[in-house]
Amino acid sequence: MRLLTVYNHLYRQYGPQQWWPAETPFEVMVGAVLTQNTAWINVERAIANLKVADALTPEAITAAPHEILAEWLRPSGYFNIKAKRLRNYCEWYLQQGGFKTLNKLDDDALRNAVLAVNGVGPETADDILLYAFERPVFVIDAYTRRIFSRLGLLEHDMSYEAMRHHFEQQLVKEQARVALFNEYHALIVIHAKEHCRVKPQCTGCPLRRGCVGKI
DNA sequence: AACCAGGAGACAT
DNA sequence: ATGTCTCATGGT
Repeated sequence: MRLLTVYNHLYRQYGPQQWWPAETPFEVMVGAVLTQNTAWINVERAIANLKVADALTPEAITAAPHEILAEWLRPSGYFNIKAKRLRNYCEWYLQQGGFKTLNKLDDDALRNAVLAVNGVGPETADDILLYAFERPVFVIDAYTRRIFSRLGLLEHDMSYEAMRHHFEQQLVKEQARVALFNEYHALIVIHAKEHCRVKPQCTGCPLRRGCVGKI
């Protein structure tokens, strides 16, 4: 089975997902940091706190004392670490000149720059590249690793970079790669959440029985 | 009431 | 390069 075939199965099953769930590119970046190993519903609460405090800007976040920022982020868990990580990212973001300046970099330069921020690992960086800067990078998360290794299309222990390159090369000649990668990752997440979470045995799974059961 | 959720860094091996 | 520990809230 090819990766595009899996995509078509998922798209027929769930339809377009309208990702990333955010109003602005900066909100995408904040969400990408806060959703590290965390349920999205809890990230929404933290982002709501920032909005109520009128603090969903890099200026307001860097200006806030650690205790205040951590309190806003509390619902998303790991709030002390995430306060540091979000501050690191916002300080770097402002130093670099914000979206417009960063957007002039080519894909590789931008990815390396974002990845160099302490607190931003490969998945968070690729969320930001794909959903905020609309660059053609394929996001690999725990669901992707689990589903595609269960399908026998990839090795479960493959490195992040190896798996990302595999997806990007298999889909290298497709049109509108940004839109495709955007939708594909969203569909993987929605499949894992709405189908296999409700039915752990995955009976009638559109891909394969037991496709995302915990390893 | 244990288990998990759209990971990453520090540190040891 | 690869493995282990830590970080923490809220839903099931």
